[in-house]
Amino acid sequence: MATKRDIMFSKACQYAIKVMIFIASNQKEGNRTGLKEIVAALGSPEAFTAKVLQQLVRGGLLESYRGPSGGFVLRDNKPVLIYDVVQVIDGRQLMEECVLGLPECSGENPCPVHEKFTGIRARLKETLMSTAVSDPSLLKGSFKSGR
Amino acid sequence: MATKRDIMFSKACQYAIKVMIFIASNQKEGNRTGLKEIVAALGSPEAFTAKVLQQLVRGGLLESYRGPSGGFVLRDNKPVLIYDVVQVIDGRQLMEECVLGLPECSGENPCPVHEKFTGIRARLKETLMSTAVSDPSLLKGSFKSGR
DNA sequence: ATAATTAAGGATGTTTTTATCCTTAATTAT
DNA sequence: ATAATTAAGGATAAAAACATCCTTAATTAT
Repeated sequence: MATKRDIMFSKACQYAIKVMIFIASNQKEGNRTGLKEIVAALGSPEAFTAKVLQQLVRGGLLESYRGPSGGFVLRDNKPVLIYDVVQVIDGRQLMEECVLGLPECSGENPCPVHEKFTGIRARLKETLMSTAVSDPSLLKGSFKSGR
Repeated sequence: MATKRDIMFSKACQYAIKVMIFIASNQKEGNRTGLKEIVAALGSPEAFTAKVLQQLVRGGLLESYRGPSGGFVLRDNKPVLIYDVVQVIDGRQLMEECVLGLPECSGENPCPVHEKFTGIRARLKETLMSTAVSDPSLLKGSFKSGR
């Protein structure tokens, strides 16, 4: 009956990736990006996006500042990878855990499809880890979902 | 805060894949596999597994028979691929749709990460389409999640 | 015919995810 | 100091996914 689900990332994580790329693209000499700007650019629900931003701040990927001219900036010590964003919002399951959800699944004690997916998992991890949210190659696309 | 979610397939789909592999492995000269057997082998919730089986039957991947000695068998006209199972239970999103959830995303009008994921998507599709649930190589693993 | 077995299917409940609302805290400008 | 602005955060609601319960329909065996 084909439920609705089945997507690589949770919706929160999709927003998070877009948010991070937008902030990165908007960030020239320490410029802060506000929630309003973000939701306008993304077309995402404001309150929910705010929660996602909170998680990103708590996760150490963003710094936040309140008050007029407040907003968000990327952490400045090291680049934020897409991998980091996924980990903070969705955790390690997609990257690390058994696709059939078996706790005991591992190389020594594999589930039936374990071998089939090892390549994909590695490739996925590789891709997520090789791309920073501030990667200039990400700037060409658009994330506004509106018409 | 790392929610719980983030997995490639829905839980229903995970059950479905296991179910199909189990039925395939249990199927010698048209032998039928019953719900009871299935949930015993998988350690999956009975009523929910029954619903998943219903979907697989409606989706044309299984045939079902009622009454004593009833049960389920794989369709016999053509092999069932993991790809088919995922499509029937979870739909086409994982395989076909934008990882950021953008309806307009496409090669001509890409989202920021479109390029980064094309390789993985292709690889995933390839893998799912190249493996039948009756593939003998799947028999070595176990799916019983119990201790 | 009757009883036993097994899948189908409707109704309902629970949990998780997604989303909104409203108040508080911090910061800046006047 | 006061007002304005912006993020933080608690409470709540809505939707989707996951799960159970119970009755019905079909089939087989006695």
